[in-house]
Amino acid sequence: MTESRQSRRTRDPERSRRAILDAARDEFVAHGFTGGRTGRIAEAAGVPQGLLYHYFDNKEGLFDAVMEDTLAPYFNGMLDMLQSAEVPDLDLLEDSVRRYFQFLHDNPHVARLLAWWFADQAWEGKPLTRKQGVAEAVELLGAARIREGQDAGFVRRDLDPALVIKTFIDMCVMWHMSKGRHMLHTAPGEEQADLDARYLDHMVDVFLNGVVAPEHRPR
Amino acid sequence: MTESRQSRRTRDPERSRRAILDAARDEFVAHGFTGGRTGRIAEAAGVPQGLLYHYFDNKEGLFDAVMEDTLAPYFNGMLDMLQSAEVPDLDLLEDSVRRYFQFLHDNPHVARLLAWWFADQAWEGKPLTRKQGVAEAVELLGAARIREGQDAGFVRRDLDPALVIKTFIDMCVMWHMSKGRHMLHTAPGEEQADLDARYLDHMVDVFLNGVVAPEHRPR
Amino acid sequence: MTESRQSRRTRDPERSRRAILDAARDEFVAHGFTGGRTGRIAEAAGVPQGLLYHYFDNKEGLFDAVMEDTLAPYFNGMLDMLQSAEVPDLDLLEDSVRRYFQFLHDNPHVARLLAWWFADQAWEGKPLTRKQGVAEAVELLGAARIREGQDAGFVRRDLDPALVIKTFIDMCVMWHMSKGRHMLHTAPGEEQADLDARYLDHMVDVFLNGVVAPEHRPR
Amino acid sequence: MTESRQSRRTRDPERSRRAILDAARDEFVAHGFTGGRTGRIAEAAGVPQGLLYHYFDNKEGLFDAVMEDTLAPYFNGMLDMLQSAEVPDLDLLEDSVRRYFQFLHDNPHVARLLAWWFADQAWEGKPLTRKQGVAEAVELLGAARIREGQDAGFVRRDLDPALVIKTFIDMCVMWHMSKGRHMLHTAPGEEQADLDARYLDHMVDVFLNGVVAPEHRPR
DNA sequence: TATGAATGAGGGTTCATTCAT
DNA sequence: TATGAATGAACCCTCATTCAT
Repeated sequence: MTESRQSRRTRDPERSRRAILDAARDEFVAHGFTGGRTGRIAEAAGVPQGLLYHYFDNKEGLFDAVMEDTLAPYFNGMLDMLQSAEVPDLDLLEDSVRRYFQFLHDNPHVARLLAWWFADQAWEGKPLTRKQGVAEAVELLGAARIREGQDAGFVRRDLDPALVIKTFIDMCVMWHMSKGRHMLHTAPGEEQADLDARYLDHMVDVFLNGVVAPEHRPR
Repeated sequence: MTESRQSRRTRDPERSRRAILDAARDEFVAHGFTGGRTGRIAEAAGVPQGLLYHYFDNKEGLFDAVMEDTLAPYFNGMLDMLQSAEVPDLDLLEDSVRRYFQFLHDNPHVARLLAWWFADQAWEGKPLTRKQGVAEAVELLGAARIREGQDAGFVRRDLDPALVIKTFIDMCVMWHMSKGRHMLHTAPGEEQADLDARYLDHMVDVFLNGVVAPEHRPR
Repeated sequence: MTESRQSRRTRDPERSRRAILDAARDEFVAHGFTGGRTGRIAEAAGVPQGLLYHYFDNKEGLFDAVMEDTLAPYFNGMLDMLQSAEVPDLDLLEDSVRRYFQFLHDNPHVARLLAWWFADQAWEGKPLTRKQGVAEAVELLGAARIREGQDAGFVRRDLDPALVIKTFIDMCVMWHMSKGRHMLHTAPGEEQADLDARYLDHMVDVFLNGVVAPEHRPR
Repeated sequence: MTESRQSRRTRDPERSRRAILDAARDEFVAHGFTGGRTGRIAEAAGVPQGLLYHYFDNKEGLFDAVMEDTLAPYFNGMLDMLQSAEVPDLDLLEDSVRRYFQFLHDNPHVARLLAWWFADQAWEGKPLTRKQGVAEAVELLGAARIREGQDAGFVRRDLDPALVIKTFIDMCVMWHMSKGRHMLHTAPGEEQADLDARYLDHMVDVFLNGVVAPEHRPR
């Protein structure tokens, strides 16, 4: 009798925190920061509203935590990927693009969080995450890898490495942000799944042809 | 501008409607639909809040009107541009990209409205504007133009015209959505103004090299 | 061309006033004074909102006008009825009850206006209409007629004539206010039309048996 | 009463709920559903407006709760009364009428809530309370009791028991709805208190004479 | 007389946050 | 740590009424 009422959701701080964070991610992904409701988060997490404020300062603190929690693996994964390959070559470049595209494909909430960030926070100059350094590291490392490609001769030397990186990242992100739904609403009469693959091939093709040194071009 | 907050209660419905629409555009551009406040809109427009509901059904109706009012010239301009040139050639293609980029540059609120749409409405399947037909017409006409380019031989025949269109549109939109602030936060130590120009050159270069038939490539 | 735009709803004050009054009656009957909307009234009447205030002081003035306009024939009809019969007798008494019941049956909005008045205005001590005198005249005349009946010997002498009047009026009004729908929700499985008739017979029976002198009782 | 506006922010949910419900009852009794203001309710209850929505879905939910809370004892009391007397006789019938009249006299808000219901909700077909069953039970039991009276011989056999019940209920309710203020505005020059008593006597007299079998008539 | 734009005071309701328990 | 009642500032919208035309 003494523990029956207690045992339902008994003291498990870590589980509570995790549940809140997961619920918050779903909420913010679906509605953005402004549209996100703490009430819905608490309900989805199965905790009382007040508990949110034990683990996080306020709605904004919770949002930031979600961003970090969600984007950290994203950046870390890229860092790993960029560091893994010793000698950069053409295949690695293509492979990088494809793996990046695949990552967004497998983590659709990442793309949508980025969309919210572009619309809302980026304009106010708010950094993407509090550990901004990681994001910058990725970019610097990526640019460095491109520069190695230029040194090796298979990437055009007249291009700014940072912009090369940006070019393919933008195309991948944009595709997943618009969910295959071209801004100008096409409906090519094929499966959505195939469309993703077809777009990826198209994009890689155009990108490589645009970026690779003439003598190394695929076609 | 000196007479803006003037003698209200003087009859000028058109001016009122315009003022509301302009104020609403600024508000929704800055805060999105959910974050937009009708109170701020009314204040900025210099009209009582109740008047909004004389001209529009509700907040959503006002938002839709703003979208239409803002995007109509955008689409119409593109239609004109696509129709104007009689014989498509390489220069026209490059010119189109540059003009499109320039348009977004000159109308930054368009890019940001698109950003909100990507984050919020697009996911719910809401069409970009109520006159969806215009948007589709642009896309179809654009694709048709690319196809003419393929027939003329200067655009690669193995590419899907619709995806070619999407490729450069995405790059232009993405740049202006992120306001030059690469998602991965680069700061190349130069003026923002120059950065735009430099990115445009880079993008056009990569795009054309990727898309144009080998024998017509710029370099 | 000069009269085409004019002729639609050209100057016809009386028609406008009438249209407003009719629309207002429907509105107030359906929603009461507080729930009645001037906007709906104007719309139903086919006139702009502002015009209401040319014919009436304000919402309350319009409501009062409706009450008067609706209840005047009601009271005048009763006055006529009470004055018409020269010598009161038992049949006249029964006939009066039946005609009163019938009147409410034929004018359902009267019963509902009374319902609103009971709930809302009566409690605040507001008179039923501005020409309160007519209502009082009806009552006095009715009571006088009952007194004549007492003198003639067919109405019990120990009853207060005013209460006798009230007794049957209340029963008639209550029936039509509750629209046959007993307060305690019965559903006798018969036609609503028949129910009215059956109730009337019942009521008249009980009323006469209760009020008429023993030697004149119908059964 | 001295402690009513006290230390709020002290935990007592039951008291809060009760205070809201009581304040709401007064408000709705005085102004009906449409005219009732949640702001006034909150103020009278001594709670912030937002708290109403912690305990009730919305204004309508609060109204329904008030109806139920107010009418439940009304119906339950009648049920008890009808069940209590084992053998029905003439005195019991008269007693029932008098007790019902007295109940409405002692609970004036019940009569006025009924008045609002007649004017507003009944017409839209809305049930009197959510526990409609109780109301129907009262009616069925009442009719059953009258039927017993018919079997016992002291109630006229030619009358429909359900209508007999309705007859006296209507007279009681109507009197209290119009608060002794006859629809036709009588003012017999006596105290209001006495008037109630005198009307009750009159009504019981007429009713019994009308309903009771000839050989059992009081006079 | 007729019109409908303009006004501003609330109306019901939501919501992030605090706090006693 | 956990709970959910309590708080109050907005928020969107409605509505009776006024007034320039």
